[in-house]
Amino acid sequence: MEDKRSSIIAAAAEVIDKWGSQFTMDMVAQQAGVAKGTVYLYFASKQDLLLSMIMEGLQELEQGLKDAVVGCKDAGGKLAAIVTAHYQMVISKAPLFIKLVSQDPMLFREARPEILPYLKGIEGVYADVLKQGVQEGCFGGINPEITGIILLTLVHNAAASCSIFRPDLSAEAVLEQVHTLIFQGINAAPQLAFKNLLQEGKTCKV
Amino acid sequence: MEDKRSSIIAAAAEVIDKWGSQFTMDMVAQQAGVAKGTVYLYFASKQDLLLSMIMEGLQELEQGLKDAVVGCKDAGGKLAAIVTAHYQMVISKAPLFIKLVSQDPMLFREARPEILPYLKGIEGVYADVLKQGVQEGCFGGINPEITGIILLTLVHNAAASCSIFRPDLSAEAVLEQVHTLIFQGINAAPQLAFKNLLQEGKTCKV
Amino acid sequence: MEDKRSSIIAAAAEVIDKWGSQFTMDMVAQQAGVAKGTVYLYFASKQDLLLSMIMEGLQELEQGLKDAVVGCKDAGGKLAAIVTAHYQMVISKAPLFIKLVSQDPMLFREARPEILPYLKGIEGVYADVLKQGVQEGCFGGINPEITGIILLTLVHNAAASCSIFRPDLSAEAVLEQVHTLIFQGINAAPQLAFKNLLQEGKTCKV
Amino acid sequence: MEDKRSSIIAAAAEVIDKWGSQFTMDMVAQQAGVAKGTVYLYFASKQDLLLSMIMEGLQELEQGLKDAVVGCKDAGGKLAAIVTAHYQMVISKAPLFIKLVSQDPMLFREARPEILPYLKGIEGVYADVLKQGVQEGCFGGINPEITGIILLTLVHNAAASCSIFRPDLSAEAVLEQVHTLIFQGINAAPQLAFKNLLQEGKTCKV
DNA sequence: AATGAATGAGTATTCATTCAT
DNA sequence: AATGAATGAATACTCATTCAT
Repeated sequence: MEDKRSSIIAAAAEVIDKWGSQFTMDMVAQQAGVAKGTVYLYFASKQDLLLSMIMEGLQELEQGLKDAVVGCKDAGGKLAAIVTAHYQMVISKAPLFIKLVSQDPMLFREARPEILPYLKGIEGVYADVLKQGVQEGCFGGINPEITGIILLTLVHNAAASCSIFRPDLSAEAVLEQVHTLIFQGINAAPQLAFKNLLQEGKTCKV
Repeated sequence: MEDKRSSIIAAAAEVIDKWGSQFTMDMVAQQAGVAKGTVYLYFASKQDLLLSMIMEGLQELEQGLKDAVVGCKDAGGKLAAIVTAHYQMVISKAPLFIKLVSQDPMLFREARPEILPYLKGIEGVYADVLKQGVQEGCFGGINPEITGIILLTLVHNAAASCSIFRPDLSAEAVLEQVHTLIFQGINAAPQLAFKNLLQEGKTCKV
Repeated sequence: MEDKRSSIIAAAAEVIDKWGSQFTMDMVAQQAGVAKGTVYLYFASKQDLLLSMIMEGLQELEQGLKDAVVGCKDAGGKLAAIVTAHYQMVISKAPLFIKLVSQDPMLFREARPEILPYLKGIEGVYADVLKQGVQEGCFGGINPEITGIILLTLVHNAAASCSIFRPDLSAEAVLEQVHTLIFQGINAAPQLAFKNLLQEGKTCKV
Repeated sequence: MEDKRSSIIAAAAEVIDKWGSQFTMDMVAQQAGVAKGTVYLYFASKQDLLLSMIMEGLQELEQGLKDAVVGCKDAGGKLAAIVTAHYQMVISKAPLFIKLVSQDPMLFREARPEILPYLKGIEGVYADVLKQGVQEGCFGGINPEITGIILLTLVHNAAASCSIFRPDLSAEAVLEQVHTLIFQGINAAPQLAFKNLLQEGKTCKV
């Protein structure tokens, strides 16, 4: 049944959450409540299991980002929604997502061909919104594709790093700063002035 | 001699570059051209070797960032210099620096106490510049400490991820986008307009 | 199966017989005709294997001593039976029993808590017979508990030492002397005189 | 100098006392305050060091036993003196003496040829006294040679075992029981009766 | 004579994977 | 489909011994 396959993946996620990359197939089997041999009926190898998890995780993430933009019209709103959703998904699934990007590099080097489409899919979500923003004129000075990757990386690692290394920082505070950085950069002050100026409907004489 | 210790670390860096976290002490010894036992004369264990490398790498990185700001007066110039230096150091030492942040999380969880001071040191370099910028009024809307960590993470992972996952992207193009994002955020266009406006010496009526 | 566990213990006994404490787990596995990993299915570690052997050996020994006294009524007969049985069991299982007492002392120092009950059990067999003898008046001048330990040690080591260091001495001759020493001490002559005197039914005026 | 050789042996004794058979040549060198290589100037190998210690220890023991009988005339007094001296020497040097007899059997099996003369020497001390006693008529019913070995073993292991396994028993109480056993055997009561009878100067009618 | 850095054979233990049932 | 006993290659670490200085 597909049920068993899913329950093994769920068990693996829990085990990885607890043991990191030190997890063993025994742990997975025990957590899933099946025999070791059974795991091998559904996954050809440990690496296959890991790859399956990564791919499912990335798919889920992509879907989550796509769901987040539903109902948003303007590019800015979409990007904000994506960033927030992405950040929260990483926070809630930190251990797994850390694996996704920072798992043993050898795995990625060898597995890239299989994983790449999924990564591209997520990059695409970011890139599409950025392109829309550029076309709409509200984003500028950026290369949508490259900045998409950077944002993806930024959000992902800000969430992961902070949740691991800085448990003292509140997730909300970090997220807020991420938004500020993304939307206004470091030079927020003059820009805010400019924004206020625009909001007040006053013209800007040249 | 300290020479041998250094050569073992260098050998380890090469081996890690090639094999990731799957490296063995035998590989290190062979690469260093010494016997296995010799490695253990200089490092108490594999973990000790790894920690030593991480700490030396972080120290070197901190020094590199501090060197980069020498001669820069204003906070903006300093930050640009730090970002560029950091990015390039990561690019040139990617495999090692990936270990620094994405090595087996268990190592970090257990070893954090020893590594934390070094991480704090680097975070401090970023935070100091951001604080200066906020005081000088050229940076705004940010929490220097948190944004320092975010920037550190951003630069670090943008460099690492791109060099690993997207060898097709030029390092320079990515760096440029990183700078743009950091200094102007995503909404570069209006800001650029504002900048141009300022540069042209024209006043901005309210 | 319990069969395999037993066969591993049997193999270990043979290997220890041949190699002493220098035995390796590889040797045990090879002797048992199983893979190295299989040994670890039944014993958690080398020390666990050793402890298991010791405890099983002591249990077997205790049972052997208890079996030996069945059918004996008087304390003297019981003690003689115990001594003989003990002596022969040690002779036939010398290598293992040497481990029991003369194995790496560190093992005993650390493991004592687990082994102690088994040693106490054997000491108890001796002590019980001695107590009975004292009550019956046929033994005297002794502390049953301490002398029990001494006899245990005496028989054990006389058997072990002689079988190792003096293969030239016949086991029977040594056993005979052990009996003589235990029952009559060194001053056998006068006592024998006394005994003869009693046997001849002649009274001993006071 | 012979001084250094002695100091290395002394250091080894301390290290063995502390670490048992787990001791390493490094420990010995460090304890002796010399370089590892220096140890190998005086002893060809670890086994050689161990053998030298054993042989010196046995020589010292033999000398101690011989010293103990000085001034004793009758065989009974001599034996009592030997037993007491032997017992005390083992107690005070337990760890080393345990090595002497219960060290890794492989060592003894291989080294027996070299050690045997020293063991024979000690056995001889016991045997000589027993022979004297038999000739003088105060000891009887025994084979001096075999019983010599048994007594040697008895005293040695009673002391060693009790000091290791039964720290709760006082050394004096154990020694007393050893004496009782040796001189009167287990049937102390009738013998005592006989003794009393003799002491009272009363004749024993046949 | 003395040193101690270097060696490398040796060993306990782990764990992904297989396969007979 | 499911099991779990068995496998054995792989690996970190130790330590007696050597030898250039």
